[in-house]
Parts: sequence; structure tokens; C-alpha cells
Amino acid sequence: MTQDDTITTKAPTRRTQAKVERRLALIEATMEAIALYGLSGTTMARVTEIAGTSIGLANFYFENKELLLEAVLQHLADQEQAVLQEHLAQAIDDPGERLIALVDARFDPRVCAPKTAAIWFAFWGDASARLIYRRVVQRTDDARLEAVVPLIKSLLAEQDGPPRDAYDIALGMEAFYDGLWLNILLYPDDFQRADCRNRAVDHLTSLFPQRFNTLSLAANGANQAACSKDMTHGP
Amino acid sequence: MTQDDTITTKAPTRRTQAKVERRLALIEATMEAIALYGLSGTTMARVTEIAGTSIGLANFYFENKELLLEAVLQHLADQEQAVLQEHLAQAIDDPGERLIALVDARFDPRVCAPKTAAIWFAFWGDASARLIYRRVVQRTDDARLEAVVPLIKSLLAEQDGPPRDAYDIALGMEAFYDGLWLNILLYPDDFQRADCRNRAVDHLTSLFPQRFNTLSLAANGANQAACSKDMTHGP
Amino acid sequence: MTQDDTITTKAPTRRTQAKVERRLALIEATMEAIALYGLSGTTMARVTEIAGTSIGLANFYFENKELLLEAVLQHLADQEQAVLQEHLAQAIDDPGERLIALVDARFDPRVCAPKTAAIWFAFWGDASARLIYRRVVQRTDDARLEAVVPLIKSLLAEQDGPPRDAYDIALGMEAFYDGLWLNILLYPDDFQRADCRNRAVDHLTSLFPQRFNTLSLAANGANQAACSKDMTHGP
Amino acid sequence: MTQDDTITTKAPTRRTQAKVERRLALIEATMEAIALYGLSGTTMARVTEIAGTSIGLANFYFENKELLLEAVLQHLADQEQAVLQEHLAQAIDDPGERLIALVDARFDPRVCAPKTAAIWFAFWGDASARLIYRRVVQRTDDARLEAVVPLIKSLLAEQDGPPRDAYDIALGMEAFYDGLWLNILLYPDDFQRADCRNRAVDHLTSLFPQRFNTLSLAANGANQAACSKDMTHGP
DNA sequence: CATGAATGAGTCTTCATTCAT
DNA sequence: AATGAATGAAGACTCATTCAT
Repeated sequence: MTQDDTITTKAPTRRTQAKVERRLALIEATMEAIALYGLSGTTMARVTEIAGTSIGLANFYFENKELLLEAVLQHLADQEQAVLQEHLAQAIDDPGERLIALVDARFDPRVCAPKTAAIWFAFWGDASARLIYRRVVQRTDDARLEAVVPLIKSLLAEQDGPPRDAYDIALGMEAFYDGLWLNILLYPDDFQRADCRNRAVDHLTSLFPQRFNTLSLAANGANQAACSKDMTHGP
Repeated sequence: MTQDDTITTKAPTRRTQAKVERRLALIEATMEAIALYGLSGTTMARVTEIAGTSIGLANFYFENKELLLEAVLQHLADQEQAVLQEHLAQAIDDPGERLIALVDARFDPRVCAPKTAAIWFAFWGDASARLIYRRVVQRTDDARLEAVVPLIKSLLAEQDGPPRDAYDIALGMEAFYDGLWLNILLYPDDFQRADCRNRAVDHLTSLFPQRFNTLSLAANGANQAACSKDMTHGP
Repeated sequence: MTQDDTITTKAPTRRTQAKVERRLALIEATMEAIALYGLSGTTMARVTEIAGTSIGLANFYFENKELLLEAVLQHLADQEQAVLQEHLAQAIDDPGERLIALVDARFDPRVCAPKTAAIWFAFWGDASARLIYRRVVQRTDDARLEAVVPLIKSLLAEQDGPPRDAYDIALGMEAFYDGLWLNILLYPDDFQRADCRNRAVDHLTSLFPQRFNTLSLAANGANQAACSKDMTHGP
Repeated sequence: MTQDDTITTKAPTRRTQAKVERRLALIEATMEAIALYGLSGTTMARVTEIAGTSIGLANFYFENKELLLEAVLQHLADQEQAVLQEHLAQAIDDPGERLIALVDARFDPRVCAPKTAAIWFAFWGDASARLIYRRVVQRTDDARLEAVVPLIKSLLAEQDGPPRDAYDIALGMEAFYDGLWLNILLYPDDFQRADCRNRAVDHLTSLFPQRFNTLSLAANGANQAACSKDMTHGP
């Protein structure tokens, strides 16, 4: 009886586990392939060669190339979301701090790298891949955007000067970060991740000069340094 | 560019002229195809169908597909350069004005449109196309960037506050504009060209608050309105 | 079928019995698949899905796909043979009656249905499957054909008119029945099984007008009615 | 003149062959392949190998494998129709004669051969191919069937005995011919085309004994002999 | 110059079969 | 016995490129 239990609980768990792991391995191999060869150069053959599996297996797990690509996108989105939550959890309950946390999440080494950027831009850059992107990630994107708006509103309340639209500023912020990412992709030598993070904080400073002064910046700089050890998330 | 006129009126070069026209038609058809189907969906068959020529002819004028894509990139870069010169020529000799002119050029309807953005991002997004991009346009890009630096330096001299690196700011500016372009591509409904132009000027304002005040902005807004009639740049 | 209970409790033949049942389940699932998807659409995956077993098991019981298809054919042939014997056993020892019994067997609901027809024609229609058919069923077919010849000979002796070849007539009869089956398959709405049976008897009448008159037909019609309750021979 | 012919046949080589000819060559190669390997064994590779072209060319002319198969069916249907018209044109305006002409058309060597039968049954035998068949040929089939009904009605008027339904008889006739075709396919040695034609006429005789007597049969037999030289229609 | 038929290597996808568990 | 993950050889279809006309 005990043995029966051991058998029944052991087999499925291992099987299921293996299944998830295989899927992940294929997803990561696909990301590797996209970064190396571009989306159009990412063939099932190349993906499975990188993953060290047979071609047939990829279709066994994903049915479709498109579904594999969707899974890649979902994986990236999930990962970004997780990193974001992590940074927000560490930040104190203050709009300015939380905006900084958002920036830190955006340029966290686990999330922001030439390779990762290559994948996002691969999907953004191709008309048909863009459809996949819209289907899978746009909701997540929108949610993140709208999470920023209240923070900005809080900060705007502290600021002098002419009234500004919080949503508008949020869009501009995201656009700026996207632009930095693009340059990380195009000129990886000139645009280092950490510098971009600082550039993003500078941008916050110029948007909300009264909130982010030199002192707070220095503090955050030190704060961020703790995160910046490029811990590539192992396999 | 004015030299073109000389060519069109001169009889002896009729054959050459036809050749140039054919090439241009194919380049524009290619751009159309990229915008419609993405880079991966842009086949020689589709391009020549749009251009109304035969497949053989395309291979006659552009030895192979890669050279055709190079020509597309070169064409876009040339056009951007021309528009930039035009805007600079109209601007008075003042750093602030010239920066505004740069922004106006960047978001000129002839140069900035979802279709055009689609093409740039198609090249940026694909690893192998990125090689073509680097080979063809990077020089132009760098030149433009370095043209901005002196302007920024001039403005920085007028500003109070801590010293800032002009080159650094230039990179940030370009990144911001790239980000706006990306959003014009991804969310054409939310990101209208004219709004992005204004957003870019706002950005300048927050960078150089003492130079660009509300008054000058209003003036520039009026200035820009003159350009904004969406004149689709015919063949 | 009630035997199942006995089987599960009986130790000695349990294994063998289970084996037979599994084989039968797989054979019937294969027939289902052929009828639904055609021979070319009948994959091991689909068959085992219908049967509710694993792919591996099918390959365990039938070394490979071809042997499974052979088994299907053998199963159909055996079933037809059994039904034929049943009808012959019920018929009195008279050539005319036995011919009618043959017809009734041919169009017995357990043997003749769009689904069954689909399977036979699937094998006849495909060049490579035809080889399997020849290997497995031709002997049975020939045997049946030759069983008919003596009956026809007896009836021919009763008939007036020019001498006719019994074997020739037998071939023609079988061809006619095959043709009816094909139409049951192609036009299931226009060709109902029971009508075809009557058409076949009409054919007999036109072949042996002196033997099969209106009276005998009516009698047979009643006879056949007893068999016609469409008892789908399910598991 | 002879030289002209030599030139015109020599110069165009394979290239300038009319599009229609190429299509026809591919259709005939497909028919060959179906007869040899069955529908499921008919791969584009095999078809093009038989046709002596490249794989790509078949897709250039037919876009789809399914469209190629449709074209095969259409070709067969057209050919049958043409042969039927030819036979009807030769027959005098008499219902009996026209029915014989129909039989002769059905078993004309250009239309009825193991190879041709293999193709029809290939489409009838496979569930998915049956859909193509229905889409393409059923209309033609129905038309032919309904052309027979008036002829049968005329003959029935001449006959004694109980009233019979003309449409019903027409269905039975077609079924019989289908059955003969099936046997030509399954047992090409036992079922020769010419014998089947005679068997079909015998069938007519037993259906309309007063119309088709021994004399008329003999005459038709002679008549048909003129057609029976198996002229395989060259390439 | 211009055409577009022809080619064949490359891509995704399917599926019978095997084998470790 | 039973499972189903894993394999890889086909198969259909695409597409840049060539070349005869």
C-alpha cells in the first residue's frame, strides 16, 4: 500500500515536472535563437538544436511554432511582472520610491539585457509577430501603465508649475524607457543597462524636480547598486 | 536633391532616368510590403506585384534581395536627411530654434508615420536585418547625433544647476524620440504624430526649463502647425 | 457480454480474455476512425484516442499499423461470414431460398452500413491497402462466390431461354451488390440499406423470372422484415 | 512544311510548352501516381518525378495539392462527358439505342480501364477525398443520371408486367456499372472491359426483355467491336 | 531590357515506431 | 502490461534566384 502510494505519487510528479522543465528549456532555446538569428531566422530546427532535443519534440510540446512564440512572450511578460512585484515589495509606501522601484524593475539585469531587448523588438518589429504580441502581452502592458498613473498623480500634487496630465506623463515615461531599451539593443557598447537606469532616474528628476533632488538621487544610486550585480538567472 | 531636376530635364540620360524611376518604384513597393506584411512576409513576388513589374526585373536592378533592402534603408536615411536639412534651413541661427527644428524634422509627416516606423523597426527588430542597418545607416545616425551635441552645449551654458554631459543628453533625447516612434507604431491610435512632436518639445522644456518657457512653446506650436498638414510625399 | 462478469472473476483465462477484448476494442476504434477520417486520416494516435488506450498498447497488440489494418479486414470478413452462415442456417434447403438468404446476409444491418461500406471502400480505393485486402480477404470472397455458383446452376436448370453461364451470372450478381454498397456509401440518403436489399431481390427476379415471382417476393419481404430491426452490433 | 513542324516542336523545348500542356502533363502524372501508389501514396514528389518536373513547378501551376486533385477529377469528368457525347452523337434517335450508347460510353476504353477505375475509387474510398469528389463531380454525375431517366421511361412504356419506377431503375443501372468497375479494379484479370460492356447489355436485356432481344444484342455486339480496339490515348 | 517559368534548398508539421519508466 | 515522451524520416508548401525566350 505504501509502496503503491510511492509509485503513484512519484511517477506523475516526475513526469509533470519533466514536462514543465522541457517546455521551459524549449522556450529558453527559442529566446536564444531569436537573439542570435532574429525572428525570421528562428527555425524549429535551430531551436531544437539549441535545446538539444529532436524537432518532433518541440511540436509535441507546443503544437505550433506560433504557440511556441506566444509562450516565449508570455514567459517574458511573467518574468517582468515578477521582477516588478519584487522591486515594489522592497520599496516603502511612497509614490516617489515606488516610481524609482518601477525604473529599477524595468532595468533589472534579469529583465533588461541586449538578448531580452532583441526578443521584444523582434516581436514589435515584424508586422505579423506584432499580432501575437498584441494578443498575448498588451493587457499586461496596459495594466502596468495604469499602475503608474496614481503614483504620478501623487507627485504632481506636490509640484508647482502648470497642471500636467498624469496619463500623458506616464505614456512619455514608458516611451522613454522603450527608447532606452532600443538603444541597448542597437548600441550595446554605448548603452549599458546601469547607465540607462540612471538616465531614467534623471528623467524622473527633470519631470519632478522638487521631489527628486540630488540627495535622494544619490541615495537611490546606492540603493540600486545593491541590485546591480548582474546575476544571470541560472538554468 | 535639386540636382534631380537637372537629370529629369536632360534628354540624353533618358535611359538612366527610367532606371532611377524603376529602382525608386521597387524601393517604394518594398516599403509598402514591409509595412503590410512585415520583413519576413516581404517576398520578391509581393514586392514586384505591388510595383507592377516582373520578378526578373527586380533582380536585374538589385542583384539580390539583401541589396534591395539596403537600398530601402538608404532611401529612408536620405529622405530623413533631406527633411532635416530643410527644417534647419528654415530655422534661425539659434541653438534652441535649431533643436526645435530637429524635433520638427524627426516628426515631419514625410518622415514619421506608422508605415515608416514599421520599416525602421523591422530592420531594428531582426537580427540579420540589423546587420544591414548597421552597415548602411549607422554613419548617418552618428552624424546627426553629433550635430546635436554643440546645440545642447550652447543651451547648457545658459542653464543653472549641476553640470550635465551634452553627449549624454543627446543620447537621451534620441532615445526618447525612438521611444515615441515605437509607440506610434504599436499604438497608432493613442500616439498621433503631432502629439508626439509636442511631447518631444515638452521634453526639451523639462531638459532646458530656462530656455523653453511657456511662451516660446506656444510660438513653436504655431510654427509647427504650418508643417503639420499631412502631405503624403508622392512619388 | 454478460460473460464479462464471469471473466473478471475467473483467474485462468483472465489475461487471455482481456487481451482479446483489448484487441477488439482497438479494431473497432480503427473502424470508427476509418469511417470518420478516411484511411489516410486514420493515425495510431486517433485510433488509440477513440479506443481510450495508449499508443504504446496498440503497438504492443498489433506489431505495427499494417497488421492492425489486416486485423480490421479479417474482423469484417469473419463477421460477414458469420452473418452469412446465420442466414443460411435459417433458410430451407432450396436454391432460390438460399440465394435470397445470401442477399439478406449481404444487406444485413450488422454487415451493411455506411460505416462498414466506408471501410471496405477505403481498402479497395487505396492501391497499397488493396494489397492488404488481397492478402486477407480474397480467399473468403472467392469461397463465397463459389458457394453461389451451384445455387445458380440449379435455378438455371429451371429456366427457359438461351443457356447462360452460372459463374458469369454469379460475378454479375456480386458486382451488382458491390455497386449498391458503393451507392450506400456515396449517397446514404438516397440508398437505404433495406431498399437496396429489395433492389437486389428485384435483380434476382429479373435474372430468374420464372423462379422469383411476385408471390415469393412478398413472402421474402416479410421474411426479411424480421431481420431488419437495425441492431447496431455494439460492444 | 515538315521542316516547319520540326522547328516549332524543337525550338520551344520544354519551356515554351503552353501552360495548358504543362497542367495536363501534371494531371496525367497525378493520375499515374494515384493508380500506382494510391491516393495517400501520391506525394507531390512522386507526381513531379513522373511528370519529369521539379516539385516547385507543381505548386506553381496548382497552388495546392487539393487543387491538383480537383483538377484530376475535373479532367476525368470532362473526358467521360466528351466520350458520352461522342457515343450519343453516333447513336440513332431511339431510347434503346441511346441506352446502349450510354453503356458503350461507360465502358469505352478511353474512359474505363483499371487505371481510371483506380482513380475514381481512390476518391470514393477516402472520407476526405470524398468531399473533393462531391464538390467537383457530383453535379455532372447527377446530370448524367437524369439524362437516363427519360430513356428508361420510354422503354418502360413498351414493356408488359407490373409498373416500375424509371428513376429507381436508373439508380440500379448506375449501381451495376459501378459494381462492374469495382471488379475491373479488383480483379482486372477476371473482369475485362469488353466483357463488362456485354454484361451491362445483358443487364439491359433482363431489364427490358421485350426491347433487347438476342438479335439486337448481336448487332450491338458487332457495333461495339468497332470501338473496342484499346486505343490508349497518347500523350 | 523584360518576362515569368523553372528550380530546389529550406521550413513547418505529421506520424509510425521505439523505449525508458 | 501499460504509458506516453522522444525520435526522425517524410510530406506539403515557400521563395530567392536563375535563365531561356
